[in-house]
Amino acid sequence: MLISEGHKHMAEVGLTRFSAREVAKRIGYSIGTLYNVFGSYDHFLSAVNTRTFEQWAYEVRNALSDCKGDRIQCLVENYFSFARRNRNLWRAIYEHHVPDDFVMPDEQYIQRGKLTEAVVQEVANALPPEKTDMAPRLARSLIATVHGHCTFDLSGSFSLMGLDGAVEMALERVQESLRMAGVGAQSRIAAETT
Amino acid sequence: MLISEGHKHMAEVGLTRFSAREVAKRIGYSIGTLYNVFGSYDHFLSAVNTRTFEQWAYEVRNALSDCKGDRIQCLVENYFSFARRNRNLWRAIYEHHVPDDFVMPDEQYIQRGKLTEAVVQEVANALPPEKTDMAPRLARSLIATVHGHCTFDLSGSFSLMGLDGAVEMALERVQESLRMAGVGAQSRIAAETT
DNA sequence: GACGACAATTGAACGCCGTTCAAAAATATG
DNA sequence: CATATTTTTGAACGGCGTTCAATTGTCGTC
Repeated sequence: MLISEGHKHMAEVGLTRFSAREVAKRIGYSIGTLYNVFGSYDHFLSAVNTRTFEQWAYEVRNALSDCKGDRIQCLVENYFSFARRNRNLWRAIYEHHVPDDFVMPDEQYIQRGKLTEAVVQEVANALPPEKTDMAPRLARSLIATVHGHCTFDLSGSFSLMGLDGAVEMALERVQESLRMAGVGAQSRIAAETT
Repeated sequence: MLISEGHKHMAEVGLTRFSAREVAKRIGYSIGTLYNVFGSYDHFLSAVNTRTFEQWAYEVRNALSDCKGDRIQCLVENYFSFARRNRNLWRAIYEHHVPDDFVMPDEQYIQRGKLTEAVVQEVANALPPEKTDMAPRLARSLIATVHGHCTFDLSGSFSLMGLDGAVEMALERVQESLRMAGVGAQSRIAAETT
């Protein structure tokens, strides 16, 4: 209830304008109740952001089920698509920094890793068999690559510089790295779907 | 004076805890004066962040003058080095979002582009002559790649996953893309310094 | 049903912050 | 020196995270 409404409010106003009071008020509770339930603003925000990760992981799974071509391409496109459609939510998950002594509940930690797991799996599938053990590391590095492009896309940095095609650029970079790792991504995936 | 002290305060406390009042107080002015000079908190923050870009561009130039080997590598290493040593400042420049109707003064806009210009120049120098026109686009894409790795490095995402070597991963991705673009980066630069 | 113990909720108060603006102080001009 | 203009002040406003004494609600026991 509180998390659900918090998630909605975050989607509307973003991190800077987010207000725990407003969330409590919207569902007919007082601000004190919210503190009883979550203990702190940071814990509340963390729960709201974990909700975003859940939604995202769900959408990634769907994108992969619906994927008719290159699965890595589907992943890259979904990364951008999700961020663009959920700009405030997406930013909040990367911009909310918890205090150093913050302890995240295990379920949240697990939930937040689901997206990465899915990507690791896809990268492992794309790699030649003798290179599968580099999948975890490479997958995370490629996520970082796409993330950087996505960040600049959303902030308008690319369009300020007169550049289109953030998705295409990210995909090029990803494909270049995969090719250097021995992946003939297109032909390999095509063979699997035939 | 105000920008200088604001910059220092930002370095100490980061964006979330930043206070214009505190800055004014530290140099013996009142909060009203700050509003007279800058007009708004966002304008003040923008000026503070532009200062960070200046400092960074200055450090990049120094890193390039001092560079004895692969200049692209020096750029990547400096990106991380700067961010790690100036964590609060670095985050602020990417996390402070101005309102949509915000108009940035021209000098700030120019100053913020200097870092990118330097990178574009280095990428253009590294590329084969017939591919120089792709330098602006590729350079910006590679900056995004490094930026993504740097973001995850600073947030602890990589170390949470048990991964070391964020700089090395970023550099690998950059070098893979440059190689695919026809750059034998190492041999080309070595030939120039011989 | 009455009572007591415990749990859940309330919302005012606190201190902090961005923003505003009338009053005061400082500076410039003739 | 007197007046006009500019600069600075800082209290007030409303909003926010946090706290906690008071109130309300729930449950178990007799």
